[in-house]
Amino acid sequence: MAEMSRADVTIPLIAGKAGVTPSTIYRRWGDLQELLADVAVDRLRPDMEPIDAGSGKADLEAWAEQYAEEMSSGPGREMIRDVLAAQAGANACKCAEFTRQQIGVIAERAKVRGEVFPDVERVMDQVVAPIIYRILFGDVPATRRVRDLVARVMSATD
Amino acid sequence: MAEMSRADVTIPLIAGKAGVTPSTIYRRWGDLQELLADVAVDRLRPDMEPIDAGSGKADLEAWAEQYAEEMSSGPGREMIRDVLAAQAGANACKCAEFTRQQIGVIAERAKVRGEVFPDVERVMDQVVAPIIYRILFGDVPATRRVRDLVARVMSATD
DNA sequence: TCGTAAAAGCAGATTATTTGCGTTAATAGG
DNA sequence: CCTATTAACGCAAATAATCTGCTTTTACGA
Repeated sequence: MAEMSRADVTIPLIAGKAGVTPSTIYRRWGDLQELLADVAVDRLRPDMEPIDAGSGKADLEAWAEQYAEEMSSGPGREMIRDVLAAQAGANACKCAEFTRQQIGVIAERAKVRGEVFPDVERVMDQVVAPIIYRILFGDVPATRRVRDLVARVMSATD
Repeated sequence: MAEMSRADVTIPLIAGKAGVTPSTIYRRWGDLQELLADVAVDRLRPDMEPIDAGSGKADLEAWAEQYAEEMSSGPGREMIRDVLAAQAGANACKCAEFTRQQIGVIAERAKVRGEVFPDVERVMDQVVAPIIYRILFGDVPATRRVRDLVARVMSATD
């Protein structure tokens, strides 16, 4: 179901699978894109904390690589697109917030360890944003590239 | 026309304005999203070279601020969304290529002046990606933030 | 000028969307 | 426990969008 082509999935079809009338869905969501966005946000919600790899840099590297992997996969791309295609901006906002929280956990852990760790917003700008931008605009971000992004943000001093 | 809510614009409506039959449009583009994506790409094509402000940093700053302004406006957001919502990834790819070229011009100019200037891909990662990410995922990127992004990428030494 | 192929119009069939109305399910107050 | 109220749902008819087969027009090279 989640892996069908977006051109083939329709509200009557979903209604059929869900055992409800199409009008129910139309009334609750208005159109297909809002529904898909809601579903995608749910699936994008992190189900666990970032793995503790011993140091802030290792944590961030591990997290970023897995994140890039998941988001650049077929289903991952679809979910991001679904979230962005909806009119309501709240869904997209939520997704960014999920990510912020995950990085926040890593940052907090680093702080407890007494390490220096960049500001969460800076990580959003220098690691998350490039990964997502390249996924959305055509590139497949290589593991190597992700590692470089992390190295760069971790070595910044200003 | 370009400023109508996406929920209200339909293919029969466009066909009417264009003086053609809906079936003509259905055959050429398949669905509304592909059509909107094509239109958006056309409107996103830069119509001039980045302004020469005297130095690489000034050039990039001026360009980035204008870019952020345009893209975060209502119509700008719509166009980006239209490009990303289409199935065909080629449109999104083209947009990133436009941006790359504009930055390439700035970089080339700086090189001719004998200045040091960061790699185009690095500017994409550290300036363009954060701007677009924040526009897409809810934030309105302030001028101040854009200036910081540029300052950061221009001061990077590695 | 003619022949060919691609594109456009047209109209009917199909499918999706909207809407009004009656019914059911959930819940709060007696 | 019962009932009133409200929100959600099902149903079905009306409307609108989408798809398709076929015909006609247009563009272009022989």
